[in-house]
Amino acid sequence: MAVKHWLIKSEPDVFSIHDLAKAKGRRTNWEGVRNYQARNFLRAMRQGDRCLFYHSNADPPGVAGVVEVVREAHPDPTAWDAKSPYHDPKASPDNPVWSMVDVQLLEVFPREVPLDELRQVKALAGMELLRRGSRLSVTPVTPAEFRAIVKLATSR
DNA sequence: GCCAACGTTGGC
DNA sequence: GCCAACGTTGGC
Repeated sequence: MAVKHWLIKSEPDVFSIHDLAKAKGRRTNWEGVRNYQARNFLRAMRQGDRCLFYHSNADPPGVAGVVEVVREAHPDPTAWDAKSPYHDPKASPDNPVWSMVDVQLLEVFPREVPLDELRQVKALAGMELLRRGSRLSVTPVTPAEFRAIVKLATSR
């Protein structure tokens, strides 16, 4: 099965790609996804898939690097942790509801590719991220889109 | 801080 | 099942 590509969002004030670079093993649980469509994309991820790491709610927002899926979807225990900001009263160990994957840092781009620059690239015109009103924190990315963004990050 | 877009909730 | 109210996301 071919490697698939995705884009995952994180607010750098909460967890940035630089936090991931400092994390043990440069890996982390991608916890806190609380949207069913995004969760289903997480569940479709396979070991070895590549994800663009996007900084949302940042100045400027943009793509900061690439991570690899190192563990496929498993229950997200923050869902039934009453002290977690991601707590969901519907969830329990018997009924986890929410999933997370584990990701490992592959590359911090030599420069972040800002959102306004992505919008100017024809090859990216169909990207989910660029759709008006798009809020999904996990989205699929085509191989061509993935390549185009890596190229933007490593040129200029 | 504003607000458009979208998802979820809950009354009916 | 409809839909109004409400909450959240995230760019600006």
